[in-house]
Amino acid sequence: MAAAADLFATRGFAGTTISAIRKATGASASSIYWEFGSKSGILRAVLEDSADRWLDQAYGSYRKAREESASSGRSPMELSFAHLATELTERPEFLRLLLLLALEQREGEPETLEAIRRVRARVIAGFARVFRETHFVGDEVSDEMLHDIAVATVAFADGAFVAAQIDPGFADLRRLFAIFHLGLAAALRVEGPGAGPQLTALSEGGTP
Amino acid sequence: MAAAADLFATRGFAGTTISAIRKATGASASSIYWEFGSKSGILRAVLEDSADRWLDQAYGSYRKAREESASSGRSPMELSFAHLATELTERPEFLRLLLLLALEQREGEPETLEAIRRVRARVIAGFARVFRETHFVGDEVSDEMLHDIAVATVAFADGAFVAAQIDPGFADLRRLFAIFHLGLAAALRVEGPGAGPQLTALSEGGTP
DNA sequence: TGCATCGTGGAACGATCATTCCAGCCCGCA
DNA sequence: TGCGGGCTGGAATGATCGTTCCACGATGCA
Repeated sequence: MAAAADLFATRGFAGTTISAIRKATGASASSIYWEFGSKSGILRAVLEDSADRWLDQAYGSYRKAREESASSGRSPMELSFAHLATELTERPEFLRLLLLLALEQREGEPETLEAIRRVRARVIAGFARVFRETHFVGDEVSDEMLHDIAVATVAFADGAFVAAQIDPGFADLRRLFAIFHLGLAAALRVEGPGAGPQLTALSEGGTP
Repeated sequence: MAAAADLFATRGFAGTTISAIRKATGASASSIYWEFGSKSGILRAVLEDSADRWLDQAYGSYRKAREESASSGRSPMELSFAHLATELTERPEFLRLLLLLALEQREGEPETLEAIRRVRARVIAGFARVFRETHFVGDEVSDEMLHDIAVATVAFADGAFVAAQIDPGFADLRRLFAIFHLGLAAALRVEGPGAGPQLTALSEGGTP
């Protein structure tokens, strides 16, 4: 099943053939059809399974970031972003699958897109909650504004991920996330007291 | 040819069949093969053609934004982002094509990815130049930092675009770009004099 | 008008596609 | 030992894939 996910994530739905899945898994065609019913059925199962797994994993690494934050003194959001970047770099299959399927629209099959929207909504809601929990955004920010910030964050994450997929040497996810974190933090602090972090500090310091 | 671009942009390379192109264009198979030689040849031609067209168009709308800026008093970058958002909303085919092809990797065909990298590099360089020209970033920002900001901007643009493609009603490109513009401007101003724009102002004001 | 040249329509190619069929396996229950 | 249902291997299905072939219309030049 992981093999099928890999194939869908790299070649797309149309580009993934049953015989390729057969070769990758060793299973025969009849077994595959007995289990999933159709090619779309395989995709449905793969999507559902890996979405749950990924969301769990992402939430787990956020909790780990909170713990590390307490002992290291660095902000929880900074660490969360760093963890997310690492996770996406090391296991890009899921987001790759999501984005590829989102762009590749087959006619008369809106349910895949619907599933993707659901996953996406959960991620956005998760970001919004985390932003509040860590006090990364203050109480003066409205829920609508928070939602917009979360949407923008997910958008940036997707775009940075795509950039890293296109040219891994050119775009480093950890660095891009660090830039975004600093920018967002600075934007949020402009209205509050205290000086924001220096954006130029990135030019000298390494990537966390 | 525009029809072929549309097909590739919505169904991907593997999902686009010659007979679909035939139906969309009215041309017969032999004509297509006489002109382009192969299916990959069609893609190559489409990519080259639409990239040039798109980059010209994008630069044209930037110049228009500069002119409008002089008469309206709003900042050139703000207007440029707004124009870009409008452009991408109304004619999403090209970026769709680019992102879809970037994620859908066929085995033994790295040249498509190479072409995409080239387009991407030109866009990034364009952003960097525009940032300087409009004095959106000051002279105190190093070239390396400017480059990183441009990469991050393109990443955000891509991600926001994908979000709008997934759910047009949920993510409005103009609004997302406005948020990013404010955030980036705020981050850049933190180290300079003067108060940055209020991020919360977005909650009340409409989308330009 | 005669002729070469460029481009097309339509049929045909083998390969591969998703899917099905069926004879047989394994294995718990009697 | 006999048996029935869950599962598999392998061959076969018609459809469709990308691509080729060739005979024929158009078209510009003499």
